[in-house]
Amino acid sequence: MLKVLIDRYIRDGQPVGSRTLSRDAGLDLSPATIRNVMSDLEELGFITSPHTSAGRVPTVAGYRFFVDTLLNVKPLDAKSVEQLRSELGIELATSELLESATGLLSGVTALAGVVTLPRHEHALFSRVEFLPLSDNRVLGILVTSEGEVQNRMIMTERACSPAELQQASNYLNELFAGKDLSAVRGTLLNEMQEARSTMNRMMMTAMQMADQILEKNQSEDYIMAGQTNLMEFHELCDIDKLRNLFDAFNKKREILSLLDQCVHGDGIQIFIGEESGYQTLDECSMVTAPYQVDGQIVGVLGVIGPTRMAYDRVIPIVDATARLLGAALNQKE
Amino acid sequence: MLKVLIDRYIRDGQPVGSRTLSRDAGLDLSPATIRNVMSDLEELGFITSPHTSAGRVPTVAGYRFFVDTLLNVKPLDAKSVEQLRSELGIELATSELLESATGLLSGVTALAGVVTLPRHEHALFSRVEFLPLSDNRVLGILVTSEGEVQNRMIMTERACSPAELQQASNYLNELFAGKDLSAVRGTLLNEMQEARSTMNRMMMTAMQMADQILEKNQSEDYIMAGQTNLMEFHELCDIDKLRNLFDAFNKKREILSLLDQCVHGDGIQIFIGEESGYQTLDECSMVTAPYQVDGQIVGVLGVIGPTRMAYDRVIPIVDATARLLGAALNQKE
DNA sequence: ATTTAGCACTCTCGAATATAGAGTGCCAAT
DNA sequence: ATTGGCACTCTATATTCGAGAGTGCTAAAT
Repeated sequence: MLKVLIDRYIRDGQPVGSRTLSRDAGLDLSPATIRNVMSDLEELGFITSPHTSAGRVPTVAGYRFFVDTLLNVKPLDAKSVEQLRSELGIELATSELLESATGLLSGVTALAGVVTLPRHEHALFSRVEFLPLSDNRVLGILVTSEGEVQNRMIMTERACSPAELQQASNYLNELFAGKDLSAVRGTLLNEMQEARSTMNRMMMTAMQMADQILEKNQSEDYIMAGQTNLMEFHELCDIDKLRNLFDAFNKKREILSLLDQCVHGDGIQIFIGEESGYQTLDECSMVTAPYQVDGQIVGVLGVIGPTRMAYDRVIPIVDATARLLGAALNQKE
Repeated sequence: MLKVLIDRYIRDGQPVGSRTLSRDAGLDLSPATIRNVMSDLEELGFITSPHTSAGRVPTVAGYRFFVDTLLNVKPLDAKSVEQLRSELGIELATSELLESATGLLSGVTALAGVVTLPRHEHALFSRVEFLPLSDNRVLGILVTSEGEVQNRMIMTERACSPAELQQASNYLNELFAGKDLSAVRGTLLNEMQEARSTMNRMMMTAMQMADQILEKNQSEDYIMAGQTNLMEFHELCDIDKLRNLFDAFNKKREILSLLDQCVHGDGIQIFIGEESGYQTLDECSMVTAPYQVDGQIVGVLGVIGPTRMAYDRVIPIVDATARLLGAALNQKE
């Protein structure tokens, strides 16, 4: 049986032969029989032998078939979920929560954990405030309807009185409150061209900040933990591979595009080996699950490990963590 | 001469023998003479041979003597400094600036770059603002004299009117403006016990935020880049060592304590191999320089690499980067 | 007195060779 | 359909061996 072989290979990373399989597996079959079956499986493309006299190793197709049809994933039992929940730390602030979730994923699975920052799709302009700091330094603060805050130091060409600042923020707040941030940006740009107001420096900055929030929402980012766990696996122990992998983690682009694909497909998503399409991840698999706030998918989390990871154990963990993180974020709303 | 030997070893990481040295070095000496000198150097503890018939390799003491007395470090020429300056990107905001400096260090030296976050020693309470978001959600914003901003969502047990919020912030601002943050915390704590005011929830939160800023200032942190560069060096290519090293980078504690030592000694500071006192860094050296804002040391930056790094090249780079970063941060003030 | 050439010796590294063991495929028997 | 047997293949590991690099020492040379 393919399942037994893959189970075995996942357990100890060695090519597995007919002998071992007949001895240790529950099946009561002689090595010869198993050899026959294995040669069938090889013809189907589910396993290969690295060389003529070593056991067989699952191919990507083999893994795929394995996870798609052979694997029966039981959801995590209540006790484990509770354990996870307590380790996550519901009371934490958003950013710490994400850190904690990442660490949790990597800690529990002994793989690399990854969590994208949640994105707020429909951020509206809520208000802007200007606080005087010193003579010609003003602190600009922009708040969105999501409670996201962006602040920026503004150098003004001349000292502004608190009243002036108040006037400026009143003006902008009245004009833009409740509008979509992207609309704000457009309007502001027009406004600037039509009438050069006295407050232009500040309006300019407000626009820049709106711009930056928009950008921050669009450009996704992720945090990661436990990369070093991957060094334990001898199939990745080649320095070159490892370096490429870690570089990819730092560059983020490729990983992000994969995570992005995961946000669109719903539910658990699994990339096995070359399926990712990125060469650096050829020998890695990725198991991801989107997490939701307010019934809306706002991000993805998951783990990255070698293709021979213990899918049956990892999948429920990723799934549960996604739910828990979503729930925890919901409470913040 | 020790200098030539170390230069040579730094260049290509191979134990260097008398033959090579007499041929390639500028000295006009026969291998035999060099052998004599080398055996003297070995007795002095500056070099050792890994085994009887391999060349000699510098010891920690050797490196130490080398950098302390043999090395003449020329400050970077103006052109290179200018190049660095432009790559740093003066116009960036503080956090991006730090990122950029880290990346720059690692990029230019092909080692791992590290920069501690600047600490503001004397942060004073500047003002606090409460912005209503929805019914019983309030956004609290705390600003320090350094322009540092901290914001926090506050859930109130009942809806607060804008006027109430205004009143609360006015009260706190009047009470605390210009005071030291730690004093604010103390006073607030007292206040809370003496009279349970209507605004206590908000004051409590303001206190928490002050607390958090204080904590953030005390607990240092650093950012790092180019860790993967270290994988190029075969003396570190052992997976176990590499894993320990990367784990240490993630844990941060040990590295932080080293960086902390660097902030106290003034000027360039160099730890060679075991000098650090941490086993994971046995085969690494660290070259650091503090950076200043307003004439005051606020942080440290540097690089981490193998003991056989090109000190003569790295030291001026670290030095220059520290100055440039300081200068760039100064402009923000 | 310092430098040099010569020489015997040591030790590692790499290639080449041998050997054990795991696994296969196929055939004939059950 | 399953199984035992058997010859065959191929890798991984150990072993051997020689080349080369480097050393230390001694005696000669400057």
